[in-house]
Parts: sequence; C-alpha cells; structure tokens
Amino acid sequence: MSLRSQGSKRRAAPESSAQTSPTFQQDGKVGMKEIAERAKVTKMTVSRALRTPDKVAPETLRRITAAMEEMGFVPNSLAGSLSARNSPIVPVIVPTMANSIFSDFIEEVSLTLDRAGFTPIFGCSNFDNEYEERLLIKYLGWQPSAIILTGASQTPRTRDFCQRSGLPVIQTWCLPEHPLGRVVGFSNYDMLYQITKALQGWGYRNIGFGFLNTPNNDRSRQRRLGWEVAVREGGDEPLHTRAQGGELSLEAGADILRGILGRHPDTKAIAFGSDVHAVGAVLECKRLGLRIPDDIAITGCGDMGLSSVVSPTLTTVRIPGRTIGRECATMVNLSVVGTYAGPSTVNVGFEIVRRESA
Amino acid sequence: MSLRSQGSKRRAAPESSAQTSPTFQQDGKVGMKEIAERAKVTKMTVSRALRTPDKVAPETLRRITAAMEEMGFVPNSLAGSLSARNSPIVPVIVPTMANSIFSDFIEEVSLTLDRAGFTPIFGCSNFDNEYEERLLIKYLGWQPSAIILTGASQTPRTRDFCQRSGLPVIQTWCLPEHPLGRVVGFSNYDMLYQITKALQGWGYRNIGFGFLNTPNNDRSRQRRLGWEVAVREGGDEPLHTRAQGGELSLEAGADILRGILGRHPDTKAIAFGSDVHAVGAVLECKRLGLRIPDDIAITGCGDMGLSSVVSPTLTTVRIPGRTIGRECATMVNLSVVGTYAGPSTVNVGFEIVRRESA
DNA sequence: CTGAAAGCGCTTACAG
DNA sequence: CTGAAAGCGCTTACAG
Repeated sequence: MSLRSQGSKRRAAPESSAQTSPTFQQDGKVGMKEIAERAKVTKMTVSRALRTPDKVAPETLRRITAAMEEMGFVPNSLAGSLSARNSPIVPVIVPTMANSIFSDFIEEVSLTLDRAGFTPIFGCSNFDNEYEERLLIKYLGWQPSAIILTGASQTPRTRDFCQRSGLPVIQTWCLPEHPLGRVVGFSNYDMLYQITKALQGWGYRNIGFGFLNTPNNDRSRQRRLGWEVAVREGGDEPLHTRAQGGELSLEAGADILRGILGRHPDTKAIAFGSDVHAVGAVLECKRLGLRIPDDIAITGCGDMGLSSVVSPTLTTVRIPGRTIGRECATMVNLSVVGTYAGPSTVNVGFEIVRRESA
Repeated sequence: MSLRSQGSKRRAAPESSAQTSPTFQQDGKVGMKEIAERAKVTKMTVSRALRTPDKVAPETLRRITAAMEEMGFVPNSLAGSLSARNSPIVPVIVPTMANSIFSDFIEEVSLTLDRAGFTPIFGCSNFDNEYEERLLIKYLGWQPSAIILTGASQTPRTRDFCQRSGLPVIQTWCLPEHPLGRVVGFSNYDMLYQITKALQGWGYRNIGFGFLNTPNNDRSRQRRLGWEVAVREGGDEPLHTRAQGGELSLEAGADILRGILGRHPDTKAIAFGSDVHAVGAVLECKRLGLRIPDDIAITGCGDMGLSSVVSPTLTTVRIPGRTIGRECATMVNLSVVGTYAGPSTVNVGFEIVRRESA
C-alpha cells in the first residue's frame, strides 16, 4: 500500500544561487522556532502574529514580520492543519479536465475557493465511478473542509465515506433524487425534455438522440429519459437513438450521426447530449452533403466555445458553468463557517440558445 | 493573516444515514490507534501494515486489514506527511483553466502524477505574476515534492522561493534563457518565426501579428520577437501588429483584426499568438465579407478544438500539450526518487498544421 | 516480526 | 500582551 518508492526528497539547491537575495538564510529549514529566536520571542507569539496579529504588541509584531521576511518563512500547513484539526483543502472531482465542458466551472471554483482561503484539489475521474471512489478516499486523507462531486452516480462505498466523513458534500451538474448532501446543479432530464419539445415546436419529427454512454452515468441517463418522454408525448416512439461509449470527440459525434441515419434514414433531427458530439455531427453532415437544418436538424448541450464557431452555428442548451462554480464555492465557504442558510439544493437552470442548426 | 474565519468545521452527519453500512463505526474519528486496538497490535504495526506489509506477519496483516475495512479507516495524510517530512503534493500553476489551451496538459499531468502516487494541486494565476507568487508561497506551505510552473516570467521573489526550497522545479510551455530548474517546453520564438516564414513561403507579404499582451508575459514576448525577426528577414518592417490586453476571447480576436486592418489596409496575412484570437478573426472576416485566405490569411497557435471546426479551417501550430504533461509528470517522479538522468531541458517541439486559412 | 520512545511543526487551552 | 505544557496522528530509529 506504499504510495510510491520513496527516495531522497530534498535535492541540492540549483548550481547558480547568484540571484538569491542575500538576506535569506542560507541553509536549513526555517520554522516558527527560527523566527522566534531571531525576533526574541517564543514560537507561540510567532503563531499569534500570523493568526491574530492584533493580539501582539506592535513592536513585537514588527520584529516578527521582519524576521519572517528576512528568512523567507513559509508556515508549514501540514503541521498547522494537523494541529488545528482543520485543513483548507477542498477536493473537487470532475469527470474530465481535458474538454472545455467543465473548464469554466473548474476555473471559477478554483478562483472563488482560493479567494476565500481554501485550497481546491482537482481530481479527474475519467467518467469512472471506481476511480472517483479511489480519488475520494485519497482526498479524505487530507482532512478536507468539504467535498465537491460531479453527478450523482457515486458508488455505495463513496456514498458511505462521504456520509461518515460528516463533511459538507456538494453534488453538482445534476439534481439527484437522493442527494448526498447539498446540490448545485440543473435537471439533465429537463434539459433534453425541453430541447426535444422545442424541436417539436419548430416542426421537427422523428427526433433522434445521440449520447455518451458511460456506465452508470446518471447525467446521460437523465438526458436520455427526458428525450424519450418528450418524444412519446409528441406521439412518436423513441427509436432513433445511438450511444457512444466513453469517447467525447468530434469523430464519435460523426459516428453517432451515421449510426442513427443508417438505421433510421427518416430521422429529421438529432438532439445530442453534448456539444462535442453535436459539432462532430454537423461537420459530418457537411461531408455527407446533408443540409442543416433542412435535411436534418442538430442540437447540442453545453454551449461550449465550439458551438458558436461551427457553421452552421449550433442550437444548444447553455449550462451556466461559472455560476455553478461560484455557487459551489460560496456554499462550501458558508457551510464550513456554519452560516449557510440557503436551500440545500440550488437549481441554476439552463437556457436554450437557438442558432442556425435547428 | 488568518486565512479565513474559522467556524465549526465538523458538521452533523446528514439526516438519513440509512444507507451507511452497518459495519462502519458509528461515531468518532478512527485513526491508527483505533485500528490497532481492534486488531490487538500497536499503532506501529498498523503503520507498517500500510507501508511495508511484507514486514508484518500474514495473520496480523489480515486482522489489521479487516479492522481498517470494517471501520472505514482513512490514514491522515497531514500527519503522515508531517512525520515523514515528505508530502506527495505537487503544485501546478497555469495561467488559466477556463480556456482549452492548457486543458490537455492539465488532464495529462493530473492523471500521470496521480498514477505515480502524487497529489497534484492546480492553481490559476490569471496571467498575473503577483498572483502566481502568492499561489506559490501558499503551496510551498504544503511541503510539496516538486513544483511545476507555466512560462518563465516569475517575479524575483517567486524565483527566490523556488530556489531556496531546494525542490525540483519545472518550467513549462517555454524554453527560458535562465531556467529555474528543469524545463519541458518548446520555443515560443521559433513557433512564430516558423509560421511567419511559412506564410512568406506560401507567398504572403505584409504579415501582421495579433497577440495577448499581458504584462511581463515571456511567451507573448518571445512569439512577437519571432514574428518580428522573420518579417525583417523577409525584407519588410514589422508594422502590422496589434496587441490585446488580457482577454482571450473570440471578440478580442475580432477587435485585433479590425485594429490591424484599420491601420494597415494592405495587410495580407495575420499570424495570431493564439487560436482563440485567430478563430475570432476568421469569424470577423466572414462578417466583414473578407475572403480567407485570398483577401487575408490567418494563422493561430495551439491547435485547439476550435481550429478544425471553424470554416475555413485554421492553419495553426500544434502544441503537444499532452506530451508536455506526461513529460512533466515523469520528470517530477524521477526527480523526486532521485533517478532522473535525462537532460535538464526537454524540447517537445511543435508542428505546423496547414489547413484552409493560409 | 513487534513495540516503546521521541519527534515532525504547528495550535489549543490554559497561566500569568 | 506573552509563555510553558500538552497534543494533533502519524513515522523514524532504535530495541528486542
């Protein structure tokens, strides 16, 4: 169970230390003890200078601050957090960091949590619930202040650990039936239900659905369900569907399009569960010589950068990633302080953006 | 200097603990001491079971493992790292997480470092060197194993802290003249030099340059320099330039295009320092009724997803973000173990991708 | 193969 | 306003 081969951790300083400011102590670690000695106080007072400076005499504070500056002191957060039983770490687990799907969300959580004094740790589950479980347990070891998870398809073990931790847990990018704790998200069901209804309203029939079929992905399942119900309500059978397992790429979108058209040549519109697939389908239509939206209409989900760049521009559903990020961070902050008084579920909603493709 | 208002950290467990597995201990923290008691050993042996299981008697190991499983034990990494003077944390500071520019890099570093047993911490400097400094110092408090930084425009104080830390420091996305430590990157100078040369080779003259002019950004500066030299070598004066301060958006790209064409209507090509700006410019050309590449040629940098989606598709320079990420992670791993024997600078290069826009 | 002692660098809770 | 003592939950370095 040893994490990795341990080697000599500290390495020799780089050859040229010519640029090192001369006031810096030249060797050895500098901790509160060293600062205390230089400032002629005990480390207790140094600690106070850092956390409650108003309880330290001005002159003493000055000496301590000077000593810290001169010696390049950085307080050891490991020791601080262990001692205070309180670490600012907040793990955020997302399915992928490579796509720009979550990138606005990620940047906003990162910035907002950082400003509030927390230290976010991002982990990438690769749409794999077991991997998510492993990451969560690893992160729990850092005694975090709260936990942010994407989606609601956690393993039972993940759920157990979350609940037993007693920490504020926030699920995001979904509206789970049985939440683990608090929620900041939107209804994936409604999203596809609404866009499918919209397509029907714009006169499209035989509406297909193309999506990413990763195992136990609640968001995909919800989206599919929304599409199905809307299609049925429109008097059709939800036949024109095609999943793609795991890959979120333009090529996968093209494959899905060909798959659906191959089995159901009468398809008049395809709602995609992701902009990435939708844009891939748009490009494939151009290669196949299909006119959009006359021969076939295409819609996406996400309103990623791609959507307004592709030609014809993509009709899609905008997910307010930045808002989700900000809300999550705020919720973490208030939950930790203990003053959170808002609802346990925040629905940020979504917005249908009609462009040229449908 | 207190990081944030401290409140009650532990919160009451969620109302419904119906799903909690019954074998889990119902209250109180479970540490090595608790596991030790249950397994009838001392915590020393529990510690051994975790790190050097082969030095523990099979039957003892079984009891310990069972106890850990039953009680949902998660070792406290704060204590472990403090005690071992060795934390698996590796901060990675990037200018932005919102754009997909760095997203492949980020995901790959994340995955590779995680697999090697490290815990990457991503920070977002917003193209601000002072902010980067603040982040670095904050991260240093976690006693990291190594540091990964983007670019080479660190403040003197950042450089001091890096060097004094004695840690492996990797600069990336650049090839600095005076590196802080090791480097995994490519030449930003060459990138623009080569693409400008290529444009000349394809018959374009009066080549402009559009870029993000964030203060003290070495990568922008290098790119601009490469363009300038290539233009001069082609016998022209590098006049057709226009910077944009801070914003990496399609709109900013459109602004830059209009700015250059407004002052230099004879511009025949514009090399952009970023795909985002380039794509924005392509879209603007379409709005202005300019034909690409006949009226004006456009090139980008990065080969982001957008580039192959926009029409006409973008001629650009591919930066191997995933490779950079993997190389960085490997370098960190070997440097920490102490067996890194490769060159201190790894040049991953780049590749000109010719498409329709030039 | 297992354990008792000391300590990592801080903070908490108390004295003064 | 400042300090001495105890302890956070582990690991190191030694004994046995």
